[in-house]
Amino acid sequence: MKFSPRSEATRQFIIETTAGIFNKKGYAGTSMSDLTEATRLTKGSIYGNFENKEDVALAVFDFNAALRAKIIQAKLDKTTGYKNKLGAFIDLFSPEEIRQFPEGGCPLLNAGTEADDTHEPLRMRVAEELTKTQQYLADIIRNGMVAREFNADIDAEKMAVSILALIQGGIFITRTTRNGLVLNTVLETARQLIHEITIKSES
Amino acid sequence: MKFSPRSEATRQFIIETTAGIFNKKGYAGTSMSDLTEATRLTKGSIYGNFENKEDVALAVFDFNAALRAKIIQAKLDKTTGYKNKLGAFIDLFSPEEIRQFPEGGCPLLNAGTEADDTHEPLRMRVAEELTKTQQYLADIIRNGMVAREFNADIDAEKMAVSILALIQGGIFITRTTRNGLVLNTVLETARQLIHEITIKSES
DNA sequence: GATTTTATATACCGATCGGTATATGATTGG
DNA sequence: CCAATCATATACCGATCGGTATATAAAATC
Repeated sequence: MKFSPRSEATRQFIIETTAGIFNKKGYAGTSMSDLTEATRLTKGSIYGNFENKEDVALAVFDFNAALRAKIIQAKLDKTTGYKNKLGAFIDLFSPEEIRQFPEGGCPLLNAGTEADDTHEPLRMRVAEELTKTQQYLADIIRNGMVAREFNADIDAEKMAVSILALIQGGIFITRTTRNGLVLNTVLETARQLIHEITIKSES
Repeated sequence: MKFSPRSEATRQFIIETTAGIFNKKGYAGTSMSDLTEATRLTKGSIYGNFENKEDVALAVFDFNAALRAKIIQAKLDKTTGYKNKLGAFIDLFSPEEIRQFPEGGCPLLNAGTEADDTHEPLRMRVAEELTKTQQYLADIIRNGMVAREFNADIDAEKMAVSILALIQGGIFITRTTRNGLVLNTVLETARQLIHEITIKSES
Protein backbone atom coordinates (compact mmCIF):
# COMPACT_ATOMS: atom_id res chain seq x y z
CA MET A 1 0.00 0.00 0.00
CA LYS A 2 1.79 3.07 -1.24
CA PHE A 3 1.33 6.40 0.48
CA SER A 4 0.31 9.53 -1.37
CA PRO A 5 -0.23 12.93 0.20
CA ARG A 6 -3.74 14.34 0.22
CA SER A 7 -2.79 17.88 -0.63
CA GLU A 8 0.53 18.96 -2.05
CA ALA A 9 -0.17 22.53 -0.95
CA THR A 10 -0.78 21.57 2.67
CA ARG A 11 2.27 19.34 2.61
CA GLN A 12 4.35 22.28 1.49
CA PHE A 13 2.75 24.51 4.11
CA ILE A 14 3.64 22.05 6.86
CA ILE A 15 7.21 21.79 5.62
CA GLU A 16 7.70 25.52 5.49
CA THR A 17 6.16 26.37 8.83
CA THR A 18 8.00 23.62 10.71
CA ALA A 19 11.36 24.03 8.99
CA GLY A 20 12.68 26.26 11.75
CA ILE A 21 11.44 23.97 14.51
CA PHE A 22 13.25 20.86 13.28
CA ASN A 23 16.39 22.88 12.61
CA LYS A 24 16.40 24.28 16.14
CA LYS A 25 15.15 21.38 18.23
CA GLY A 26 16.39 18.50 16.15
CA TYR A 27 14.61 15.33 15.09
CA ALA A 28 14.40 13.66 18.51
CA GLY A 29 13.60 16.96 20.20
CA THR A 30 10.65 17.77 17.95
CA SER A 31 7.27 16.18 18.71
CA MET A 32 4.19 15.84 16.58
CA SER A 33 2.40 18.24 18.92
CA ASP A 34 5.09 20.81 18.15
CA LEU A 35 4.03 20.48 14.54
CA THR A 36 0.28 20.68 15.16
CA GLU A 37 0.81 23.70 17.38
CA ALA A 38 2.93 25.56 14.85
CA THR A 39 0.73 24.79 11.86
CA ARG A 40 -2.57 25.03 13.75
CA LEU A 41 -3.48 21.81 11.99
CA THR A 42 -4.46 18.52 13.60
CA LYS A 43 -2.62 15.24 13.60
CA GLY A 44 -5.12 13.83 11.16
CA SER A 45 -4.18 16.48 8.65
CA ILE A 46 -0.46 16.02 9.09
CA TYR A 47 -0.68 12.24 8.81
CA GLY A 48 -2.81 12.70 5.73
CA ASN A 49 0.14 14.41 4.08
CA PHE A 50 3.09 12.54 5.55
CA GLU A 51 3.65 8.88 6.29
CA ASN A 52 5.15 9.52 9.70
CA LYS A 53 7.36 11.87 11.70
CA GLU A 54 10.49 10.70 9.91
CA ASP A 55 8.88 11.57 6.58
CA VAL A 56 8.25 15.12 7.77
CA ALA A 57 11.77 15.48 9.11
CA LEU A 58 13.39 14.32 5.89
CA ALA A 59 11.18 16.59 3.79
CA VAL A 60 12.00 19.50 6.09
CA PHE A 61 15.71 18.82 5.81
CA ASP A 62 15.47 18.72 2.02
CA PHE A 63 13.65 22.03 2.16
CA ASN A 64 16.25 23.64 4.40
CA ALA A 65 19.13 22.24 2.38
CA ALA A 66 17.57 23.40 -0.89
CA LEU A 67 17.02 26.88 0.52
CA ARG A 68 20.64 27.02 1.60
CA ALA A 69 21.84 25.81 -1.80
CA LYS A 70 19.66 28.34 -3.58
CA ILE A 71 21.03 31.24 -1.56
CA ILE A 72 24.59 30.18 -2.34
CA GLN A 73 23.87 29.53 -6.01
CA ALA A 74 22.06 32.83 -6.46
CA LYS A 75 24.88 34.90 -5.09
CA LEU A 76 27.70 33.11 -6.83
CA ASP A 77 25.89 33.14 -10.16
CA LYS A 78 25.89 36.90 -10.20
CA THR A 79 29.54 37.13 -9.19
CA THR A 80 32.16 37.07 -11.92
CA GLY A 81 35.73 35.92 -11.47
CA TYR A 82 36.72 32.84 -9.52
CA LYS A 83 38.52 34.58 -6.70
CA ASN A 84 35.50 36.83 -6.38
CA LYS A 85 33.20 33.82 -6.29
CA LEU A 86 35.13 32.31 -3.38
CA GLY A 87 35.08 35.67 -1.66
CA ALA A 88 31.36 35.99 -2.21
CA PHE A 89 30.84 32.52 -0.77
CA ILE A 90 32.74 33.44 2.37
CA ASP A 91 30.90 36.74 2.74
CA LEU A 92 27.61 34.84 2.78
CA PHE A 93 28.40 33.76 6.32
CA SER A 94 29.17 37.22 7.64
CA PRO A 95 26.81 38.50 10.34
CA GLU A 96 24.92 40.63 7.83
CA GLU A 97 24.29 38.00 5.20
CA ILE A 98 23.95 34.90 7.34
CA ARG A 99 20.45 36.01 8.33
CA GLN A 100 19.13 34.82 4.98
CA PHE A 101 19.79 31.23 5.98
CA PRO A 102 17.21 29.06 7.77
CA GLU A 103 16.78 30.00 11.42
CA GLY A 104 18.57 27.84 13.95
CA GLY A 105 21.93 27.79 12.20
CA CYS A 106 23.31 25.70 9.37
CA PRO A 107 20.89 22.82 8.71
CA LEU A 108 23.77 20.66 7.54
CA LEU A 109 25.62 21.10 10.82
CA ASN A 110 22.51 20.59 12.95
CA ALA A 111 21.16 17.58 11.11
CA GLY A 112 24.58 16.05 10.54
CA THR A 113 25.75 16.07 14.14
CA GLU A 114 22.46 14.60 15.33
CA ALA A 115 22.12 12.00 12.60
CA ASP A 116 25.66 10.70 12.38
CA ASP A 117 25.06 8.10 15.09
CA THR A 118 21.28 7.89 15.15
CA HIS A 119 19.65 8.21 11.75
CA GLU A 120 21.37 6.77 8.71
CA PRO A 121 18.96 8.03 5.99
CA LEU A 122 19.26 11.60 7.24
CA ARG A 123 23.01 11.28 7.70
CA MET A 124 23.38 10.23 4.06
CA ARG A 125 21.41 13.20 2.81
CA VAL A 126 23.54 15.59 4.83
CA ALA A 127 26.68 13.89 3.57
CA GLU A 128 25.51 14.40 0.00
CA GLU A 129 24.94 18.11 0.55
CA LEU A 130 28.37 18.50 2.13
CA THR A 131 30.05 16.68 -0.72
CA LYS A 132 28.16 18.72 -3.30
CA THR A 133 29.26 21.97 -1.65
CA GLN A 134 32.82 20.74 -1.51
CA GLN A 135 32.74 19.80 -5.20
CA TYR A 136 31.14 23.11 -6.03
CA LEU A 137 33.97 25.01 -4.37
CA ALA A 138 36.61 22.74 -5.87
CA ASP A 139 35.22 23.37 -9.35
CA ILE A 140 35.47 27.10 -8.83
CA ILE A 141 39.07 26.72 -7.74
CA ARG A 142 39.92 24.50 -10.69
CA ASN A 143 38.30 26.95 -13.09
CA GLY A 144 40.27 29.71 -11.43
CA MET A 145 43.46 27.79 -12.06
CA VAL A 146 42.65 27.48 -15.76
CA ALA A 147 41.86 31.19 -15.87
CA ARG A 148 45.23 31.92 -14.26
CA GLU A 149 43.64 33.43 -11.18
CA PHE A 150 45.01 30.72 -8.91
CA ASN A 151 48.33 28.92 -8.81
CA ALA A 152 48.23 25.77 -10.89
CA ASP A 153 50.05 23.62 -8.37
CA ILE A 154 47.55 23.78 -5.54
CA ASP A 155 45.21 21.02 -4.44
CA ALA A 156 41.69 22.21 -5.23
CA GLU A 157 39.98 19.54 -3.13
CA LYS A 158 42.11 20.30 -0.11
CA MET A 159 41.45 23.99 -0.43
CA ALA A 160 37.71 23.44 -0.85
CA VAL A 161 37.30 21.17 2.13
CA SER A 162 39.43 23.43 4.30
CA ILE A 163 37.30 26.46 3.54
CA LEU A 164 34.17 24.43 4.22
CA ALA A 165 35.54 23.10 7.51
CA LEU A 166 36.65 26.56 8.63
CA ILE A 167 33.21 27.98 8.03
CA GLN A 168 31.27 25.11 9.57
CA GLY A 169 33.55 25.13 12.59
CA GLY A 170 33.20 28.89 12.80
CA ILE A 171 29.42 28.70 12.72
CA PHE A 172 29.47 26.08 15.45
CA ILE A 173 31.76 28.04 17.77
CA THR A 174 29.94 31.30 17.13
CA ARG A 175 26.53 29.84 17.82
CA THR A 176 27.44 28.03 21.00
CA THR A 177 29.60 30.80 22.47
CA ARG A 178 27.23 33.49 21.18
CA ASN A 179 30.32 35.39 20.13
CA GLY A 180 29.81 36.88 16.68
CA LEU A 181 33.43 37.98 16.44
CA VAL A 182 34.53 34.38 16.05
CA LEU A 183 32.84 34.03 12.70
CA ASN A 184 34.37 37.25 11.42
CA THR A 185 37.80 36.08 12.47
CA VAL A 186 37.40 32.70 10.83
CA LEU A 187 36.11 34.21 7.61
CA GLU A 188 39.16 36.45 7.56
CA THR A 189 41.39 33.40 7.78
CA ALA A 190 39.49 31.83 4.92
CA ARG A 191 40.01 34.93 2.79
CA GLN A 192 43.68 34.86 3.64
CA LEU A 193 43.85 31.23 2.55
CA ILE A 194 42.43 32.23 -0.81
CA HIS A 195 44.69 35.22 -1.11
CA GLU A 196 47.71 32.97 -0.71
CA ILE A 197 46.85 30.90 -3.74
CA THR A 198 46.01 33.79 -6.05
CA ILE A 199 48.46 34.86 -8.72
CA LYS A 200 49.51 38.47 -8.31
CA SER A 201 48.07 40.38 -11.24
CA GLU A 202 50.83 41.72 -13.50
CA SER A 203 49.53 45.19 -14.11
CA MET B 1 15.04 20.33 50.31
CA LYS B 2 18.55 19.88 48.93
CA PHE B 3 19.43 16.78 46.98
CA SER B 4 22.42 14.62 47.86
CA PRO B 5 23.43 11.44 46.05
CA ARG B 6 23.17 8.16 47.93
CA SER B 7 26.42 6.72 46.66
CA GLU B 8 29.19 8.67 45.02
CA ALA B 9 30.61 5.46 43.55
CA THR B 10 27.34 4.49 41.88
CA ARG B 11 26.94 8.02 40.63
CA GLN B 12 30.34 7.81 39.00
CA PHE B 13 29.53 4.37 37.60
CA ILE B 14 26.36 5.70 35.98
CA ILE B 15 28.20 8.65 34.50
CA GLU B 16 30.96 6.53 33.03
CA THR B 17 28.77 3.83 31.55
CA THR B 18 26.30 6.26 29.98
CA ALA B 19 28.84 8.79 28.74
CA GLY B 20 28.92 7.27 25.27
CA ILE B 21 25.14 7.05 25.04
CA PHE B 22 24.50 10.73 25.67
CA ASN B 23 27.34 11.70 23.35
CA LYS B 24 25.94 9.60 20.53
CA LYS B 25 22.18 9.99 20.92
CA GLY B 26 22.05 13.45 22.45
CA TYR B 27 20.07 14.72 25.41
CA ALA B 28 16.61 14.56 23.83
CA GLY B 29 17.39 11.26 22.14
CA THR B 30 18.47 9.51 25.33
CA SER B 31 15.78 8.07 27.62
CA MET B 32 15.93 6.95 31.22
CA SER B 33 15.37 3.38 30.03
CA ASP B 34 18.50 3.71 27.91
CA LEU B 35 20.34 4.43 31.13
CA THR B 36 18.79 1.59 33.16
CA GLU B 37 19.51 -0.82 30.33
CA ALA B 38 23.15 0.21 29.99
CA THR B 39 23.89 0.26 33.70
CA ARG B 40 21.69 -2.74 34.57
CA LEU B 41 20.40 -0.59 37.40
CA THR B 42 16.81 0.41 38.08
CA LYS B 43 15.25 3.83 37.93
CA GLY B 44 15.09 3.90 41.70
CA SER B 45 18.84 3.62 41.87
CA ILE B 46 19.49 6.24 39.24
CA TYR B 47 17.07 8.72 40.83
CA GLY B 48 18.74 8.03 44.15
CA ASN B 49 21.95 9.41 42.72
CA PHE B 50 20.71 12.12 40.38
CA GLU B 51 17.97 14.69 40.72
CA ASN B 52 16.62 14.12 37.22
CA LYS B 53 17.59 13.35 33.66
CA GLU B 54 19.05 16.80 33.14
CA ASP B 55 21.31 16.28 36.15
CA VAL B 56 22.68 13.09 34.59
CA ALA B 57 23.20 14.74 31.23
CA LEU B 58 25.12 17.67 32.68
CA ALA B 59 27.30 15.38 34.80
CA VAL B 60 27.98 13.22 31.75
CA PHE B 61 28.95 16.23 29.69
CA ASP B 62 31.32 17.40 32.40
CA PHE B 63 32.83 13.94 32.42
CA ASN B 64 33.28 13.83 28.66
CA ALA B 65 34.66 17.35 28.55
CA ALA B 66 37.09 16.63 31.37
CA LEU B 67 38.27 13.47 29.65
CA ARG B 68 38.86 15.42 26.47
CA ALA B 69 40.72 18.17 28.32
CA LYS B 70 42.87 15.60 30.12
CA ILE B 71 43.90 13.91 26.89
CA ILE B 72 44.92 17.24 25.39
CA GLN B 73 46.69 18.42 28.52
CA ALA B 74 48.59 15.14 28.94
CA LYS B 75 49.99 15.17 25.45
CA LEU B 76 50.91 18.83 25.32
CA ASP B 77 52.56 18.72 28.72
CA LYS B 78 55.07 16.21 27.50
CA THR B 79 55.77 18.15 24.31
CA THR B 80 58.45 20.84 24.39
CA GLY B 81 58.53 23.84 22.09
CA TYR B 82 55.54 25.90 21.16
CA LYS B 83 55.41 25.01 17.50
CA ASN B 84 55.68 21.39 18.57
CA LYS B 85 52.85 21.85 21.04
CA LEU B 86 50.55 23.16 18.33
CA GLY B 87 51.62 20.31 16.07
CA ALA B 88 50.96 17.82 18.84
CA PHE B 89 47.51 19.32 19.39
CA ILE B 90 46.65 18.91 15.72
CA ASP B 91 47.98 15.36 15.60
CA LEU B 92 45.60 14.43 18.41
CA PHE B 93 42.78 14.49 15.89
CA SER B 94 44.46 12.24 13.35
CA PRO B 95 42.71 8.92 12.69
CA GLU B 96 45.17 7.06 14.92
CA GLU B 97 44.98 9.30 17.96
CA ILE B 98 41.38 10.43 17.80
CA ARG B 99 40.28 7.02 19.12
CA GLN B 100 41.29 8.07 22.62
CA PHE B 101 38.46 10.58 22.71
CA PRO B 102 34.96 9.72 23.96
CA GLU B 103 33.00 7.58 21.50
CA GLY B 104 30.47 9.39 19.34
CA GLY B 105 32.73 12.22 18.27
CA CYS B 106 33.68 15.49 19.95
CA PRO B 107 31.41 16.02 22.96
CA LEU B 108 31.71 19.77 22.52
CA LEU B 109 30.44 19.61 18.97
CA ASN B 110 27.64 17.19 19.79
CA ALA B 111 26.41 18.91 22.93
CA GLY B 112 26.92 22.40 21.52
CA THR B 113 24.91 21.96 18.35
CA GLU B 114 22.04 20.36 20.24
CA ALA B 115 22.03 22.78 23.15
CA ASP B 116 22.49 26.08 21.36
CA ASP B 117 18.75 26.49 20.82
CA THR B 118 17.31 24.11 23.39
CA HIS B 119 19.23 23.95 26.64
CA GLU B 120 20.89 27.07 27.98
CA PRO B 121 22.73 25.53 30.97
CA LEU B 122 24.38 22.93 28.77
CA ARG B 123 25.11 25.48 26.07
CA MET B 124 26.96 27.64 28.58
CA ARG B 125 29.13 24.77 29.75
CA VAL B 126 30.08 23.91 26.19
CA ALA B 127 30.84 27.55 25.48
CA GLU B 128 33.17 27.63 28.47
CA GLU B 129 35.08 24.59 27.25
CA LEU B 130 35.43 26.07 23.79
CA THR B 131 36.68 29.36 25.15
CA LYS B 132 39.13 27.60 27.44
CA THR B 133 40.55 25.62 24.54
CA GLN B 134 40.83 28.76 22.48
CA GLN B 135 42.65 30.56 25.29
CA TYR B 136 44.87 27.56 25.81
CA LEU B 137 45.96 27.61 22.17
CA ALA B 138 46.34 31.40 22.17
CA ASP B 139 48.62 31.18 25.21
CA ILE B 140 50.84 28.69 23.45
CA ILE B 141 51.06 30.98 20.45
CA ARG B 142 51.85 34.02 22.59
CA ASN B 143 54.54 32.08 24.45
CA GLY B 144 55.92 31.00 21.10
CA MET B 145 56.14 34.61 20.03
CA VAL B 146 58.13 35.50 23.13
CA ALA B 147 60.39 32.53 22.50
CA ARG B 148 60.94 33.74 18.94
CA GLU B 149 59.34 30.67 17.43
CA PHE B 150 56.48 32.63 15.92
CA ASN B 151 56.34 36.02 14.22
CA ALA B 152 55.61 38.74 16.73
CA ASP B 153 53.09 40.54 14.56
CA ILE B 154 50.47 37.84 14.28
CA ASP B 155 47.13 37.77 16.03
CA ALA B 156 47.26 34.90 18.52
CA GLU B 157 43.51 34.85 19.16
CA LYS B 158 42.72 34.76 15.47
CA MET B 159 45.17 31.95 14.91
CA ALA B 160 43.83 29.98 17.87
CA VAL B 161 40.18 30.23 16.91
CA SER B 162 40.95 29.41 13.29
CA ILE B 163 42.76 26.22 14.21
CA LEU B 164 39.91 25.27 16.53
CA ALA B 165 37.29 25.98 13.86
CA LEU B 166 39.21 24.04 11.23
CA ILE B 167 39.41 20.99 13.46
CA GLN B 168 35.82 21.11 14.69
CA GLY B 169 34.59 21.60 11.15
CA GLY B 170 36.83 18.79 9.98
CA ILE B 171 35.49 16.43 12.63
CA PHE B 172 31.95 17.32 11.65
CA ILE B 173 32.46 16.74 7.92
CA THR B 174 34.45 13.57 8.48
CA ARG B 175 31.89 12.04 10.78
CA THR B 176 28.86 12.79 8.66
CA THR B 177 30.43 11.90 5.33
CA ARG B 178 32.29 8.95 6.89
CA ASN B 179 35.29 10.09 4.88
CA GLY B 180 38.41 9.89 7.01
CA LEU B 181 40.50 11.63 4.37
CA VAL B 182 38.74 14.91 5.10
CA LEU B 183 40.18 15.14 8.58
CA ASN B 184 43.69 14.42 7.33
CA THR B 185 43.34 17.15 4.73
CA VAL B 186 42.07 19.68 7.21
CA LEU B 187 44.80 18.88 9.71
CA GLU B 188 47.34 19.43 6.96
CA THR B 189 45.91 22.87 6.34
CA ALA B 190 46.14 23.62 10.04
CA ARG B 191 49.79 22.59 10.07
CA GLN B 192 50.41 24.80 7.08
CA LEU B 193 48.78 27.71 8.90
CA ILE B 194 51.19 27.22 11.76
CA HIS B 195 54.15 26.81 9.44
CA GLU B 196 53.40 30.20 7.90
CA ILE B 197 53.75 32.03 11.18
CA THR B 198 56.93 30.28 12.33
CA ILE B 199 60.25 32.10 12.10
CA LYS B 200 62.70 30.24 9.92
CA SER B 201 65.43 28.99 12.23
CA GLU B 202 68.77 30.67 11.45
CA SER B 203 71.05 27.63 11.60
C1' DG C 1 23.55 -10.99 66.50
C1' DA C 2 20.08 -7.42 66.63
C1' DT C 3 19.31 -2.75 65.04
C1' DT C 4 19.90 1.06 62.47
C1' DT C 5 21.43 3.07 58.37
C1' DT C 6 22.25 3.11 53.52
C1' DA C 7 21.35 1.99 48.87
C1' DT C 8 18.83 -0.56 45.28
C1' DA C 9 14.58 -2.78 43.43
C1' DT C 10 9.58 -2.86 42.69
C1' DA C 11 5.44 -1.01 41.43
C1' DC C 12 3.12 2.50 40.06
C1' DC C 13 1.79 7.60 38.59
C1' DG C 14 -0.10 11.06 35.10
C1' DA C 15 1.47 12.95 30.85
C1' DT C 16 2.93 12.65 26.46
C1' DC C 17 4.69 9.99 22.77
C1' DG C 18 3.86 8.48 17.63
C1' DG C 19 0.12 6.74 15.14
C1' DT C 20 -4.79 5.39 13.34
C1' DA C 21 -9.89 4.76 12.45
C1' DT C 22 -13.50 7.32 11.57
C1' DA C 23 -16.51 11.27 11.53
C1' DT C 24 -17.22 15.87 9.60
C1' DG C 25 -16.89 19.42 6.51
C1' DA C 26 -15.52 21.49 2.03
C1' DT C 27 -15.07 21.06 -3.05
C1' DT C 28 -16.03 19.47 -7.39
C1' DG C 29 -18.39 17.10 -11.23
C1' DG C 30 -22.67 15.68 -13.08
C1' DC D 1 -29.00 20.52 -6.35
C1' DC D 2 -27.26 16.25 -5.46
C1' DA D 3 -23.61 12.89 -5.10
C1' DA D 4 -19.08 11.61 -5.01
C1' DT D 5 -14.60 12.94 -3.83
C1' DC D 6 -11.19 15.01 -1.26
C1' DA D 7 -9.09 16.91 2.94
C1' DT D 8 -9.22 18.08 7.74
C1' DA D 9 -10.89 17.34 12.58
C1' DT D 10 -12.13 14.32 16.41
C1' DA D 11 -11.44 10.75 19.38
C1' DC D 12 -8.98 7.28 20.66
C1' DC D 13 -5.03 3.48 20.83
C1' DG D 14 -1.03 1.08 23.25
C1' DA D 15 3.60 2.29 24.44
C1' DT D 16 6.83 4.93 26.51
C1' DC D 17 8.09 9.12 28.67
C1' DG D 18 10.24 11.28 33.16
C1' DG D 19 9.49 10.77 37.88
C1' DT D 20 8.13 9.00 42.80
C1' DA D 21 6.58 6.33 47.00
C1' DT D 22 7.63 2.46 49.12
C1' DA D 23 9.35 -2.15 49.89
C1' DT D 24 13.49 -4.94 50.20
C1' DA D 25 18.10 -6.08 50.72
C1' DA D 26 22.86 -5.11 52.09
C1' DA D 27 26.17 -2.88 55.18
C1' DA D 28 27.58 -0.73 59.09
C1' DT D 29 27.04 0.17 64.09
C1' DC D 30 26.41 -1.14 68.63
